[in-house]
Amino acid sequence: MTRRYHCPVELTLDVIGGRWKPVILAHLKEGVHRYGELRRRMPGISEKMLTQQLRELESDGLVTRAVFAERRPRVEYSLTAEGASLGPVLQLLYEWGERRAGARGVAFAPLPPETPDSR
Amino acid sequence: MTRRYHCPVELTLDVIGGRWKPVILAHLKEGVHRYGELRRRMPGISEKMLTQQLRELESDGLVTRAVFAERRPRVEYSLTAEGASLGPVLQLLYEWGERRAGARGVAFAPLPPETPDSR
DNA sequence: CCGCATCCCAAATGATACTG
DNA sequence: CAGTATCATTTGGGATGCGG
Repeated sequence: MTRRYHCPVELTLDVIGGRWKPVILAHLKEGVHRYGELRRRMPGISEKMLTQQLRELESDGLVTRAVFAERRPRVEYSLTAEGASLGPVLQLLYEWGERRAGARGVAFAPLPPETPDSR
Repeated sequence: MTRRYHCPVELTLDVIGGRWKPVILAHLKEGVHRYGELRRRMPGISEKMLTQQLRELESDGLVTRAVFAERRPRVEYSLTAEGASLGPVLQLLYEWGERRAGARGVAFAPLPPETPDSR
């Protein structure tokens, strides 16, 4: 990832680029989320990609991973301060998509129903 | 591109995602640019990718392509109104990259020198 | 529940040479 | 100048199965 950048936008994209990272960050922006919770909110992503992208975000200092090895094990993800500094960007990406969807009559697919043991 | 979106951010990324589109848009945001001008400002991109990305941006309604078949042929690219509506997003992507670069001591590579006939 | 490992395919991107 | 065409490579992403 040590590429040569000619423009700051390139650097930003190297960190948050890709099909999923901004979506993940946009969800975490709303608060702490467990792994399974993120998966349900992103029905299109595979487990492999979700794990992989989360780890990259972690190693880039944008996300914190907290493991709780209790009787009901869970892992919680949240934004670091640097991750949170992306808030305005994510907000605009969200709003721009909303407006474009509205202008073109695009609807968003609903999330799958909650399962009893999802919590 | 008719995918099912679960979150507005996904739609936005479908339009401006990828390694180069935001960089291209960030340059056009500063004003009209010719093809060769863009190429010089993005030394990392191949001609094929530049052409391809510009055409996609055009067909997504973000960019205008104007051909001048004069004795010194040229093609000028500029933002449409919808493309210009991405201004704030691009601005933030730029600024975030700048701040991260500053915080980590990353420098940006200089552009290649001007050649006499580049204009 | 939250992953990791492996294999495999498709899409994205790149290098290079050539053209109107 | 502003691209095409072609080929090669890299990366993204999915499916499946196993493990702590």
